[in-house]
Amino acid sequence: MSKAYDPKAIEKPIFDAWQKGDFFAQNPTAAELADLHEANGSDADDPVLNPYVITIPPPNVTGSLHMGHALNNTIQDVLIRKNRMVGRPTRWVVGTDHAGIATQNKVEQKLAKEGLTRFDIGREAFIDKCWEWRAEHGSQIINQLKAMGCSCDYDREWFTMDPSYQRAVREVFVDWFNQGLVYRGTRTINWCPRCTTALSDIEVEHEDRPGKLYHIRYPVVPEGSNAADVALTEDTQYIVIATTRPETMLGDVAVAVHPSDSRYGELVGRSVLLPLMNRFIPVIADEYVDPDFGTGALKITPAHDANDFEVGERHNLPQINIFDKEAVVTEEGGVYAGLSREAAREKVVADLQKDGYLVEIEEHPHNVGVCYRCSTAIEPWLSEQWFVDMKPLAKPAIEVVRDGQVSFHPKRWENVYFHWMENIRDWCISRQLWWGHRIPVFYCDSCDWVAALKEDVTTCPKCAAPVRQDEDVLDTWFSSQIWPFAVLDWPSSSPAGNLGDSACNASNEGAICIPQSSRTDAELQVNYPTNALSTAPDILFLWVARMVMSGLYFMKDNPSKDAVEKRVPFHDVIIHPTVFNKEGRRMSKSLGTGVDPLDLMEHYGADGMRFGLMLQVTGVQDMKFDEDKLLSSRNFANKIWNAARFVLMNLDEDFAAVEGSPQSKALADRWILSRLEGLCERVTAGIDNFEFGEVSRDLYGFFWSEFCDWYIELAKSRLNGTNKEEREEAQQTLVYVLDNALRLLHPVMPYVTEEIWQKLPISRSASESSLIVAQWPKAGLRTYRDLEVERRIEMLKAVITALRSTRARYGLSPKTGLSVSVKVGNSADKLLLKDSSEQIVALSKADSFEVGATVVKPAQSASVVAAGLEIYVHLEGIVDIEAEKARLSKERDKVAKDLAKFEKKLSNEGFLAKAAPEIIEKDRSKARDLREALAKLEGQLAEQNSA
RNA sequence: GGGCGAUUGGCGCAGCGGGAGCGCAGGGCCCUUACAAGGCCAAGGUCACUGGUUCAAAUCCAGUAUCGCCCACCA
Repeated sequence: MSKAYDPKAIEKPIFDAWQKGDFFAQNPTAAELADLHEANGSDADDPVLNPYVITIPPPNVTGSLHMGHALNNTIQDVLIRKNRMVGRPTRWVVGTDHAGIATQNKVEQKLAKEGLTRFDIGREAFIDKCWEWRAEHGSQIINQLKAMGCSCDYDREWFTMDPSYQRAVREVFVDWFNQGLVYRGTRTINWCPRCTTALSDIEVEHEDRPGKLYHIRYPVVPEGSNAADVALTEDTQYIVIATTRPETMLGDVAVAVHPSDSRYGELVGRSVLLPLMNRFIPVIADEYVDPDFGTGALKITPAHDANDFEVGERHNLPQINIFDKEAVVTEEGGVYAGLSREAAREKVVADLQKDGYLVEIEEHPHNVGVCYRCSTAIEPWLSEQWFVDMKPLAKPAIEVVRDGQVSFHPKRWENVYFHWMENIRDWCISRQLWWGHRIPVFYCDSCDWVAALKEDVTTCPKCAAPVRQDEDVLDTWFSSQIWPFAVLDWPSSSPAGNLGDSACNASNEGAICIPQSSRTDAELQVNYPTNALSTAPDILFLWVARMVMSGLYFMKDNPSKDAVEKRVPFHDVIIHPTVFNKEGRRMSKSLGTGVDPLDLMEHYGADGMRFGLMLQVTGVQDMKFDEDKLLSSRNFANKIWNAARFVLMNLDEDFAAVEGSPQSKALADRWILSRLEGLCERVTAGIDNFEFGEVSRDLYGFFWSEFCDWYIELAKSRLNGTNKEEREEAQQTLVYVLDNALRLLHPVMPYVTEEIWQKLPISRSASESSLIVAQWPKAGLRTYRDLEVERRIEMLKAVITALRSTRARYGLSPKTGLSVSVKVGNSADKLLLKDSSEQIVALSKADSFEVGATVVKPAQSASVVAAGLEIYVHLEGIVDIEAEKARLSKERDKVAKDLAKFEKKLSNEGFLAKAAPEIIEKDRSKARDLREALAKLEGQLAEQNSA
């Protein structure tokens, strides 16, 4: 073994070996499990009968690994690896998302370099280009997951545009269409004029941007006058409205005031002149208007504001759409036609000013909706779109979380979920893109036939005329919402599914067609519901909530999922913290504030990055990423490496590990085994409870501070000794503890642990050929936990530390020998110290060590009171008596102060009456120890003074 | 406008009802035959503030301040 751990040298070969060993595949397979379940039932304690399944949040096919992925996938891999070792058949389904807008943008950018737009090459050719793009770039992020060591089932990689996935999406749409849950409507929706597509409400992000509030006066039309006659005079009455978007006035159809607003009461029902457009529009009264904002009068533009749209509906107002799909003013905008919305604003304002309609402009920062893909300001735009009626779907999805069928970790996210679900609004699912799942609705223009179909048709079944398919595609999130069951072969595996397998042939040539014959209905039966879903908080609504809704809906007809707890897509939702940089700013490629996980792995190794990230996963919602943690983690990997190197170097030629666990009588051995036992319990429970930070810290502390700093050091004297039996005991314990520590560390640090474990001289069964599939240590089955042993080692440590600090205090080089006398108060302690004198001498570099009940403090000595002992270090001619006196008296004061605190507490009647007995006992014992220590210190001070 | 977090040693963070911990940085001593990506020793905090609950509060409750996220139709 090399002197330092070199991740680069081992990561790739290890990963290849895992793949070659087929360890990432579910074992037994879903089909075999289905048989086993039939034979044995599925609820037995046997881990083999309890599969553990995670479906990866599919990264965008355009994506490359960022810190969120690194964090999220480490979490999932930890869960998968731990459960695989427990013996459960694990399956981590992997794949990518076709990412409609993102991919389309990429391909359009590529075309643009050739001077082309998608319209130049046409829909079909464009989609071909998208597939090409995917073939070229789509595996990047998967390869990055491999570099991280993620143990996904790579043999069955999914893509949300796979032919079988397309069939699943179509099944969903057709079902909801036929149930009336999907419907078409004309509404003012969120429109991105750059992507030229509709977006759902939650795809719009809000940014505070500087803006202006324009106050404009609309002349009130005198009763009985004609449009053309309205002249602005000094007597003209006005209504002043306030708007942040003056250009939209071109599409105004009314001015609204609050019904009870006395300022305008008499004007309701009258008309005002819409300046610039010279149109009469009514003054209406509507509760929506806030009389306290601005002037209390609101212009109504139904085609360009979602709220105005609703007001317009209530009052039967016309809807004037003044923008085209790129937000350029149309003919409806009169002389402004052809201007962009920005240019139109400038000209409108200038004209208003010129004509005297502009009252004032005030600064008014406000919230602007922007496209979550390209940050272009959203244009509320009247158009015909497809929607999903969400309320009926949301209701059961709320209940399963209330009932605990689905739990969130941390739990507080459940409230966020409830709040959104209870106020859910219909979901706009149509997108005016080409790359995506095309809406399977067919129209006959000859008759009125319209239908959503699972199979394409070319002629109308009613009148035989040619039909046309809807031009739009579905929101990418519409397809990702079915991920947990679509990747388990639904609907083809479901009794309810009856789709043919023609999709493979019908699909585009670029599509990767996975042979359906390798799949059976076992997947859905055995692996659904999945166990955990780990994800970032920002897609709680976009994705997580919708998976719960669609899962509950589409599993309802599946006979093997009769109970509601079998219909949920997963039982545990882990919402991991958002990764921010050290300054607390969002990591962003474009802002240059991001950190690239690949660089991190380069510097710290995959294990270093993984462990460093896990250390930082606590209950917080924002994680300020700390690269120092990765440095410590890399060093930790190196520490593990070198500890292993030490163990291997110190084994006798004929060493053979004992079967099972070592039965050493040596105190240090019993101590480390006891500590290991406790660690095992905590790590097992910690991973099961998703406490990754705590688990990692615990592993670190055990391995470094206990195993390396103390146990190995304590074992050295035996290892170097001539007593074969003692040497053997120490070696057995070292190997055993290292073996089990590696098992416990493996989920977080898979590479270094696997590499070392392969080198351990332990006997392995055929099923334990690699650490990745080795048995997880079982806590509680052994009897190692021994608190008395732990207490004794603490005493030993106290003695050694006391000697070391004395040495440091007097600047004594390790080469200077020390003569040490220890005064003990009881025979048990005496025995312990005598037995351990070899270790004490070794670890403190003392060269003579005397222990007894009647030891007298030598005149020229430094003394320490610790662990109930008085430790004297002979320092003839070196010790500075005055300094020792000062130190002892400082120490005495400190102990006295501590003691006073405890005595006060113990004399408090309330405490004695109400505190738990074990607490009182603990405090009494502490007070006793402090009292003894104080007495000793005072005795020494008295001696010092008399000397 | 609502909701949710955070505030602990120089920095980054744990702990979340019983005597304040970790990593990094800084200090001293050590190239001790596993590891200098290391070892040993020491130093450093009235746990944001104000009240309250409790025998006992960093930890629970209320409020205040600062920072940050999310949701929301105030033009």
